[in-house]
Amino acid sequence: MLSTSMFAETAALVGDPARANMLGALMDGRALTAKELAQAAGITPQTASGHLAQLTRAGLLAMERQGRHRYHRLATPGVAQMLESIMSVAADLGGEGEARRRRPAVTGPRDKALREARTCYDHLAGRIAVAMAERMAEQGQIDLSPDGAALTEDGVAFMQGLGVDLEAARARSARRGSGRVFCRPCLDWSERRPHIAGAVGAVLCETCFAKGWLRRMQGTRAVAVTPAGRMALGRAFALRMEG
Amino acid sequence: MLSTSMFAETAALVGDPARANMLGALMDGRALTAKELAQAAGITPQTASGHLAQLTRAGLLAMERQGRHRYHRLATPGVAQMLESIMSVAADLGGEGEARRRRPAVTGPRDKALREARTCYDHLAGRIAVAMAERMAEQGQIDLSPDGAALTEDGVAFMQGLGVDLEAARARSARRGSGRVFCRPCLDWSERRPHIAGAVGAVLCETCFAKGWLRRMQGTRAVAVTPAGRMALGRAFALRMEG
DNA sequence: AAAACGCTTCGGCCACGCCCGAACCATCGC
DNA sequence: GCGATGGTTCGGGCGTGGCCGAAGCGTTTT
Repeated sequence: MLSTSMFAETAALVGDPARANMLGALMDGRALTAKELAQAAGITPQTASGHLAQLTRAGLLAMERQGRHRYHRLATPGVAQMLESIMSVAADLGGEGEARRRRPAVTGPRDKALREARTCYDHLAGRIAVAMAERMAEQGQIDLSPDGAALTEDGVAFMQGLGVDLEAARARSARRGSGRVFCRPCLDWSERRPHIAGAVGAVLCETCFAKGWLRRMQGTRAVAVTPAGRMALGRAFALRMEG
Repeated sequence: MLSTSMFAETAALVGDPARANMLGALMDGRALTAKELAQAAGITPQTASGHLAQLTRAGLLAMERQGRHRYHRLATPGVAQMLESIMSVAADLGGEGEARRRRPAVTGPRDKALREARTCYDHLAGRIAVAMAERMAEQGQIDLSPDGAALTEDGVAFMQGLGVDLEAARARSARRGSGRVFCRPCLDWSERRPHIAGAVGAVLCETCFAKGWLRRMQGTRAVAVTPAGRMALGRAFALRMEG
């Protein structure tokens, strides 16, 4: 019977030390690359690749391609809860104090400016872009589900209030059948959380440049926030700006 | 670091098919013998013994000796919850419908009378004894924790109202320093749930015989409920009697 | 006392699965 | 186009751990 076999199999997947370490590293909800997970588990990338394939095939992890990177994250909140309960029991049993430091695993480039704000293809990324997306999600203006994001009514109004030409975005996404969706989430390689991409992301980005809120820093994809942007974006998105 | 190792180890313990089956068989809270668990897992008793030793040493299971039997049960509610969450995830993943029939695993002697009511050493056992204990627990008259039960104030009054001589019990438990506790839970081999043992259990049993509520059936340890007992016990413990 | 039963320990067999080296695609930067 | 980097696939080595037969211990039963 599948029942018992899937039960044992699921636990066995978590039971391997290497996989357990990888899952633990993902427990904060971020998405990590195979290499980073390999490092977290103390194994070589090719071994990690095998483990990740198993975990993904079993449905414990979800994977999203992004350029030459592949970001892995826990597939569902239920998985996180299961890991949580296992950790809880494990803590009770053997090792007294546990659960504490889940080291954030040094990640991404050290370039401060890049981490703060940059372009990602045609849209914005970095801490500020992620903060903008999360703020909109909190306000119920956007739905950031992993496959396919969508503006709500409030979100449309908010964007228009900012001066973003959503009609242009709509037209752009309608132009070609393939390759251009209206609004989608994009995984940030420094923050490991989604920001806004797709036609909406592109137009939002253009608006920020057009209004003089952001300015490209030459020779890099980093982006600087202008004094005007500090005011406008800070107010609209309740952003905390970099010193 | 212990943190991660205990985490993986705990999951690995659940991850073995044989152990997973045994744990699953214990998920309803009953306590089973090694042989029954071996049968449930489809392995030989000696193999099961090894697994049970691991699970017990790790603290996932608790074991209580009783004569030549050893009853194994989940150590804590937390363990049950962990298994629950794993089953939940496993159900979501592979096998569509799961969780259903957890077959009660044919167990114990088939003798109907014995299962209904009998003596266990010097106290009562069987469905009726378990029902009595559980009723008292529900009413807050007794605490049935696995190691060491205790009557509450309400329980003392209730027992005395039944005509049970608790002073005699107290004296008996005081007589010898070792071997005779005032009140303790005893695992029932047919119901697999605790009933009342210790001096209190013994005196309660004697009272039932003295009052003519119960009668020993000759040549066996089975016990019959008399018409008088049907009335008295039925009312006091809200018992549903056997046809 | 002897036999039956429950359970455990010991010893050896066997295989599953983890791991890495090497080679092979895909994507990005120049 | 080229190298560099991230990632996967393939092959074989190797150890850990499950499994059972046989023997031993403790308890219960007759």
